Parts: sequence; structure tokens; C-alpha cells
Amino acid sequence: MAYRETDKVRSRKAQTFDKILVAALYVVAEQGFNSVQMADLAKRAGVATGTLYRYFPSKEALCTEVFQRATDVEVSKVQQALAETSGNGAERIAAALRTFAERALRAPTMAWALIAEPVDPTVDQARLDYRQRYARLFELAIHDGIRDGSLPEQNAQLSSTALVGCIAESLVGPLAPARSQEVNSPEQTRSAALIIAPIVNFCLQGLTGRPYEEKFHD
Amino acid sequence: MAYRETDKVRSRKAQTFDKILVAALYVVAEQGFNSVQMADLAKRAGVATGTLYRYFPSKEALCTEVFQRATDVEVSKVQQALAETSGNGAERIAAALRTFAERALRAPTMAWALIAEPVDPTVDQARLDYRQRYARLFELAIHDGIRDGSLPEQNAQLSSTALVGCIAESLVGPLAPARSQEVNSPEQTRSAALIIAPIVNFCLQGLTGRPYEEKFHD
DNA sequence: GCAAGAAGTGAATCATGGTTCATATTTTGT
DNA sequence: ACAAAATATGAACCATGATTCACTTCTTGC
Repeated sequence: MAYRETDKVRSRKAQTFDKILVAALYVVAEQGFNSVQMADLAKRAGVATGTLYRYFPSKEALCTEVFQRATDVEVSKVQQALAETSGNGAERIAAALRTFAERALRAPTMAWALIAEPVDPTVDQARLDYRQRYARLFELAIHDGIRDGSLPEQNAQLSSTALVGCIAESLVGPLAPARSQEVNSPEQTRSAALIIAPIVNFCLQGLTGRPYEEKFHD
Repeated sequence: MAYRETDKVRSRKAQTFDKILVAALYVVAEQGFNSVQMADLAKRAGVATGTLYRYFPSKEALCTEVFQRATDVEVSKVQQALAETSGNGAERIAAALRTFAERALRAPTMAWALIAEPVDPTVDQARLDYRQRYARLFELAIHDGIRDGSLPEQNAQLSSTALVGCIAESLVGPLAPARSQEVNSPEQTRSAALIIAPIVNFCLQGLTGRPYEEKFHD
């Protein structure tokens, strides 16, 4: 025998793998999934087309991977908001919704790609999973809320799905035009708040069945 | 001159046009937009491939037309529910939501095609319009509700968008598996009611900020 | 019945863009 | 330095399915 994978090679391969993912992530964040083309992507990543296929079995698989990575970040942010906010279940859910929306409005193209862009069915399947992950986070929080008395008894699964639908849909509109300028001007930040507050309001009322008064938050 | 379009021809052309649309509508209702293929569609409609292009400039245009026709039916049903239900704004909105959901669950594949199927961007644009049409209907009804005192003051535009998001998303889940059997067994009808009530509940609470008690309805 | 003008046909064409593969280059152990 | 084994290359290939177009068939007015 005269060749065996060594650390040097292993790490180089890992680097290449990352280069590809980073390039893909960049394209998606900038233009969405439909702009991902293997030849172009290879160029951006500084490798040959064929090389892509040494790291991913297909474009679908590559895109799915990108989707999942991007998604993981968002989900964990929401999870974090849910976990780190002090207060009862209802308040924590409100904070999580705000986090979700703020992040989406701050990176509109990426958010649109993850939430609403028409994509290949395989990737779309990943999107369903992803929505379910969100829903499940909320579902747990709703149960907490019921337990601590901040939410009335209810079908937590359906309510959580409704929550996801509300934020997602409410953002699709703002996201579509916003997709042009990636910038974050002060006006945009302000107008974002204008959108977010009523959404959170609606969602919390839907959950609690009582008027929601916004607490102070930064 | 020796040829001028006559009524006979005109009506035959209209018939062909319809045959094509009907065939397309059938495929969509049965399999979704992605199963529409020009050659196949031509066969179903009993015409040649080329003929399709004498009636529609492109597949996109054809699909968009189909989408819009199917959509018009649904939108007008909701509009009807909104208009024909007696009661205050809130009650009429509840009735409209029920109508929307019931119809969707009764024709899951079509509903899925209109609401959630990954489709070509051009058709997808039509979908945005369609959601906005729904939202606008609800928006008007919300204003009515505010006026008649059944709803508190609120940003009707955002609330209406949230409503659309809630029902749409809440139905996507049930629609995905349901898409297999088109049938309408009694159990399905019952399980549909189980889904619909909580959704309407959530939506109405979101709008009113008070617990929603389901009124009697058939 | 005939010529002019349409409408209808469907096999051939074309565009797109993902995927392959014969070849070149690198790496490693001896 | 060399052979073995793997990785990298990118131009050629291929699959799909929409679109075209040269040709045929109808319609119509005279």
C-alpha cells in the first residue's frame, strides 16, 4: 500500500467542503436558491464542477444541506429567545416571535429563501420539517404557558402551527419588496417595529384570548 | 378576400379553449401544477401540442390562467360567505374562515396546489396576488367589525394578512398527507371539524382579544 | 370548385443546466 | 524516485420537456 488518508488531506477536504458550503450560502443569502448553479458555484468556491460531486451526491443534496444549516441557526436563535427570556410562557413566546421577525427583516433575502421562495420539492420537504421544528418549539412553550397559567387550555399543536403561519405569512409581504436592498437603514428598522408589534399582538391574543399589552423591551 | 372568422369557427375555438383549460384544471386538481406537461395535456384535451400554443403563449401563461380560474372560485366563495352570513363583523369572518377551510379540506390536492405547492415563479406571483385578494376581503370585513363594535381598533391590513397566514399554514399540514385520498369519508369530515374549530378560535381571539365561543353553525 | 386565409398537427429542434468520466495532478509509503 | 491510491478537473454528455415550424387540413367568399 502506498497511500492512506492523512490528517493533512483530511483537513484540506474539510476546508474544501466548507468553501463549497460557504459559497452556496452566500449565493442563497444574496439571490435565493434558484440562483444556485453548479458551474457558477464551483467557480465561486474555487473548485471544478466535478469536485462538487465528490462532496455532494447532487445539487438537491447540496441545497438541502445549505437549507438545513441556515435553518439551524434560525431555529436555535428562537430556541435561545425562548429559553433565555425571563417571564411566563406567554411573554417568552412573544419574545421568540420578535426574535424571529427581527432576524428575518434584517436578512430579507435569506429569510425569503427559507420561508417562501419557490424551490425544488426536495428542498421544500426540508422546509416542511423546518416549520415543524419551529412549531414544536412553540408547542412546548405553549404547554409551559398553560402550566404557569399565562395561557388558557388549548390544542397546543394547532396553536403552534397557527403561530408559525402568522409570522411567516405576515413577513412574506414585507420580505418580497425588501429583498431588493439588503441594507438596514434606521427607517427600515423603525418600519420593522411597526410590522412586528401588531403581529405579536395578534398572535398573543390568539393564544391567550385576552387583550395583549406590549411590555417594554429593547 | 376569401376567409373571415365566422360564428361557427369562433364558437369552436372557444370550445377548444375550454377543453384545454378543463383538461389542465383536471390535472392540477388531481396531481398539482408540477404534473402539467404540454404534450400530455394536449393529449388529454384531444388536440396537438402545437395547438396549445395557438391558445396560450406559453406553459406559464396557461398555468397562470388555470391558477386564476381556480382561485376565482375560492375567493368568491369566501366573499359569498362574508356577504351572506348574518351577524356582526366578527361572526362573518368566522364563517368565512370556516368556508375556506372546509372547501380546502374537501379538495385537498387542489387546495394544496393553490396554497402550498412549489411552483414556477410566474405562477407563484399569481399566488401572491391571490393571497392579497383574500387578505383584502378580510381587511374590509375587519373594518366592518371595528365599525359595528365586534372588533377592537387595529391595523386591519396586518391582521388580515395574519388571518390568511393562519389558515393557510394550518391547512398545509393536514393537506399534505390528505393529498393521497381524495375521498370524503365521514371520519374525514369529522376530523376536519376538529382542525377547523381551533383555527377559527385562534384567529378570532387574535382579532378580538377576548375568548371566542363558538356559536352554533351547521 | 377554387384560392386565400386560418387553424391544426406532431415530429424535430432547442435550451438549460445537472451529471459524468477519461485524464491530469497530488499525496503517501517504501 | 516510484507505484499505488486518491482527489481534482472541466469539457462533453445527457435528460427533460417546452417550443417551433414546415406541412396538412379546414373554412369561407366568390
